[in-house]
Amino acid sequence: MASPILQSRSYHHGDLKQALLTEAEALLRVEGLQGLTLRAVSRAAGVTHAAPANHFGDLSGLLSELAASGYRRFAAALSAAVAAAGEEQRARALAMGRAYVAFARENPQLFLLMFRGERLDAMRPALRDAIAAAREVLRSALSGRPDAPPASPLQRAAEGIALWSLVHGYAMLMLDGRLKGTLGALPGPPDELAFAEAVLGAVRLA
Amino acid sequence: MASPILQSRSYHHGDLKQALLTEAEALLRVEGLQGLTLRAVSRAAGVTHAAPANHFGDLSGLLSELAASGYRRFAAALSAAVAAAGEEQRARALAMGRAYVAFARENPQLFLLMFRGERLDAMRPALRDAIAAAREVLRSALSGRPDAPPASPLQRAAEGIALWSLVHGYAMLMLDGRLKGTLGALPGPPDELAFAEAVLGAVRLA
DNA sequence: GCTGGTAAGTTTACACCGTCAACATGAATC
DNA sequence: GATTCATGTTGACGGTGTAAACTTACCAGC
Repeated sequence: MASPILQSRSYHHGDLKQALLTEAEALLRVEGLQGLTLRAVSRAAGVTHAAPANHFGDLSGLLSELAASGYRRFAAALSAAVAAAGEEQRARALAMGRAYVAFARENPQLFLLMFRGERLDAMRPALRDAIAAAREVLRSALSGRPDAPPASPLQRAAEGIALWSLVHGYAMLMLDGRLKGTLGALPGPPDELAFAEAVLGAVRLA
Repeated sequence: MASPILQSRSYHHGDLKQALLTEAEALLRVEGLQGLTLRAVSRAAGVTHAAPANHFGDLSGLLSELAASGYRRFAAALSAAVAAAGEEQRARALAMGRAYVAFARENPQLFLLMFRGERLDAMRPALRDAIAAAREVLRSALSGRPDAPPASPLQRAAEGIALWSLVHGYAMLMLDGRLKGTLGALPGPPDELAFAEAVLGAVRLA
């Protein structure tokens, strides 16, 4: 039961799994998903290239755990923003949208990985749970409009997905550099977060 | 000046560039971006693995030409849908949104490639031109609301980007399988195109 | 306090990839 | 008819993920 943190130079690392995830995220941030390879992560952690297999199985396992950690922080950020926004429904949705775009902007590569389904193993419990939790935060932030008459299930679902699509699409276009032209042509020019404010404010539910 | 189509078994292929693009798209459709490698495309075209370099330089060159061809068809599809929608502004925007989602659904891997900036060479003239043309189709379909008082440039830009974000986000979430849970819980359940109708209809500009 | 089992890391090997340089081919031009 | 040059081939290189066999060292049970 000796603290595994203290034994840094033994054959067994002690906390290699977490160390690999930390190095992986640093690598992802600096080099992008392209540079995030099992061998590069292993090198950064000072371990041989086959060591990660013990903890993650294969590359998609490591990427999935990394994405899961991203989803947990993502859900926490959204949740905090919504909680700080009070009770009014539109204020909550706007706060969620702001936090959504801000997270994507501060963690661009991680955000892209989180929505790169083909590189992830959706069956990994850690990822599955983290996605479900984040989805629940979204659902609660975007749900009901108590001011409106009770709508059909289809209508309610469509409104929630519309708001999610709006913020998600904005984040994806932003990360892909598709807004640069539009932003550059505006007086200011506003930055991507300020413009997000205007974009979110331009929409109302029918 | 002999027709290069007829000479199929010579040392020089005749129209290898187009043949490679055709095989690349088939490979992309069937195997996804993961399976779209220079060597796989070369094998499919019956040519050695270094031949594509003559026509595309490197892999990102081939992917960029493929994406450019996608953008040309995308712009044509959007343009046709908008033209068929008449003059009313909201009808045009709805038609564009429908066509946008329909294209993504019918060409999922190609659509994803088109918005996978890190794999493309944005400086390739063919790609640069195709993107600019598609962007112009979008702009003209989403521009002005002649019924409303003249808005500020910021307001006009925000409205256009909001509509683009909405349809793009819906397409991305759909392709990533993120709508399955919501759709499955609805009575019907509606398919992704029918639900897109409801989602687009749920939104108004402020 | 030894000993056997096992989790964790290493080593080696393999197939595949993109890219490059050197070469072969053959069509087009002068 | 000779030459030039675009096009395709060959072979090599370093990188990648994965699997199997091996080594190490911790831990549990006696």
